[in-house]
Amino acid sequence: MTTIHEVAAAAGVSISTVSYALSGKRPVSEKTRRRIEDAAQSLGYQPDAGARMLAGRRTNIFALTEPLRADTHAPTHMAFVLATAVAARHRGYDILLLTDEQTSEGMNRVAASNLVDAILVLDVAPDDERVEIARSVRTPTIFIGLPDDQRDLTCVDLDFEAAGHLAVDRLADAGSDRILLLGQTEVSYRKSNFPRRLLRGVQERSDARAVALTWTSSGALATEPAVVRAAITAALDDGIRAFIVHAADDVHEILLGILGERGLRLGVDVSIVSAAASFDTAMLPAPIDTIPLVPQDSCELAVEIAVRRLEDPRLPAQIHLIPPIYRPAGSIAPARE
Amino acid sequence: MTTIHEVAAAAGVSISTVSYALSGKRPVSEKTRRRIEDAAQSLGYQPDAGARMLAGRRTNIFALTEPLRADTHAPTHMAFVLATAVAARHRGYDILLLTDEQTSEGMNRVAASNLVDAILVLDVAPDDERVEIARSVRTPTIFIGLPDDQRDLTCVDLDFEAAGHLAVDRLADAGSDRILLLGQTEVSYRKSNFPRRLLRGVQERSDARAVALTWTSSGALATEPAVVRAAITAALDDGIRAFIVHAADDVHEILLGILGERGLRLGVDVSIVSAAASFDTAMLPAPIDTIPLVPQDSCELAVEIAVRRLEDPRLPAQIHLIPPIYRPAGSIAPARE
DNA sequence: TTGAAAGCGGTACCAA
DNA sequence: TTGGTACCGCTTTCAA
Repeated sequence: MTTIHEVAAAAGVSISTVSYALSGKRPVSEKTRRRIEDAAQSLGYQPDAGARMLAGRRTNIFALTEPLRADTHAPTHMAFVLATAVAARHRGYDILLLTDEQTSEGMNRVAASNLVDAILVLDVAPDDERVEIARSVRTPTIFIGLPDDQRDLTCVDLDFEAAGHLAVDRLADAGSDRILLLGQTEVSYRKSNFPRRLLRGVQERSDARAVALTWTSSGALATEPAVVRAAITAALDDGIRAFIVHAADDVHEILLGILGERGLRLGVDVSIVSAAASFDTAMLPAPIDTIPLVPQDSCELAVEIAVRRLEDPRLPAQIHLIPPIYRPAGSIAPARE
Repeated sequence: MTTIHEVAAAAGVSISTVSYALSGKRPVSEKTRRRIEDAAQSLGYQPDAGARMLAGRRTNIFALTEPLRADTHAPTHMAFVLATAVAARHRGYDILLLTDEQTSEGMNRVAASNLVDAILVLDVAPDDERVEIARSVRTPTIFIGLPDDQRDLTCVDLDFEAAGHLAVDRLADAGSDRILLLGQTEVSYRKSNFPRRLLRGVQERSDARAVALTWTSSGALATEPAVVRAAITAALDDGIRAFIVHAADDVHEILLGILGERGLRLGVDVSIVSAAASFDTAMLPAPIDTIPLVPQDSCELAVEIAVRRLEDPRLPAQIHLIPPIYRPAGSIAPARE
């Protein structure tokens, strides 16, 4: 194992100079810096993590807590974990996984032992137990998602209500005055906040614009094709021609399938907006206007905020809502006449 | 932050006694041990991770490398990550995530900086680049899966070939002499080893027992229902009544659906064995004999081996194949006459 | 059974 | 621009 001493010896300088040259925390003459870097390079020097933590009071590790709940959608969840890991590495941080069972015990443990510089919280529940812990530990904690009680918390999330407004606006602008919202599974409305937030946004704006809104979930625990088909069929029979979909990809496929069966043309006879989709809607059999939920955006912002708070611990807690964007794909039927 | 000094002061002993009392590495009188434990408890003492790493040359962290590849099945992958994390925590270890892009750079980095005690490798490819790195770093590395070149490597995996043998044996024992193997996606046969290993096991035993084997993949990149339906239909039309399924849950559903359409009774007219299924086959619409691939088993064994190697670094590298088990559910049609 | 003290490998302050 | 050195908080050897 190469230590800083060996690098110093090889470069003919003191260990403090090596430390400063590599960290850049003190100006070092161009010449010696090169010598040091060369020595470090050729010796394959990598600072000892433990020593660095101890002396520097920095671990360069973030904890990521992820309680895999009943309603956790594996692919979406993985996208968030991956996006967080990538964003963290970009800033020089590694991710320590705190799964399940011990998310709360784990948060306390890593905080008390100074194992991590910050904690990122995924898969936030309305009454999340991690809220209390976040308040009690000294380690900066960032929620990716919103719990009910946000007092003194730092949170990052897509502005789901604004997404709801946006979806209704586009449809209403194109003349729709009756909309079916195909929502998430029932369990997710109980165990998470974001489905409700989108629903609320859609409801608010529907009321404001005098749009008649029908709403249905896509199943109890998972997508139930029969339930979804029934809702869509009833809506179509009822003359509804505008849909907001806030659900998994399979729900989109069912909807497109039924339209096909009935010979209804997307963007001509029928309008669809996919709201807060975390999967790639380009994979669907037909192009659909989308208000995407981009894991990278939330996770990068969360990491950035964590880094900022480490640089300036006096930064106040704050809720960061990411404004939704609208990605048109021609699935809105233009207003008639 | 409470340090070991404060605990020592509170208990009226030296810090070394505190250290020994809490680690149990030296006998400490019952009385003082209690005093120390009480003090530690009431002060909420948690040893500093950095200090511990530095002094103890142990980090109590395992790295988990997971290059999310094209053929990665999210739910299965998550099950492995979760199982690893749980098993590691049981032994007192945390998991540091090394995702994608930097799996190789990351392995070198965490090894050189002594950030982790061992490295666990997930999602192993036939020509995995991590094999070379595992050989070059001092950090013990355990593969969960088998690469082509296993020289000097420690690997853990289900014995897929034995699983193939087992599946054929059961069907052949019940009188089947013609079998259709519904396999994984094509890409997985190129990017992973386990599908081929199961296939080989099935082929070997089919040859040995004079069973006529037909084999088909379930699609190019993902399950393609049309492809699967066609293969099943052709087989049934051809009189084949025995199936080994080594594929995702949806393939099972398609097969059961077609049997239903044709009025073929499972376990009476037709036999099915699900081989190396990593999902819960009890979720399927009908009970099916299963040779399960249990992530917990592989991951727990991997963690255990890692721990053993840390305790005794002289243990030789070794391939550990987990023998398959057969879980009957009545989906094998008994031999006629 | 217990304590004193020498590291572990860095960081960062104080001098020069 | 550089060097010397006092920690950081714990583990473990050596002594008592």
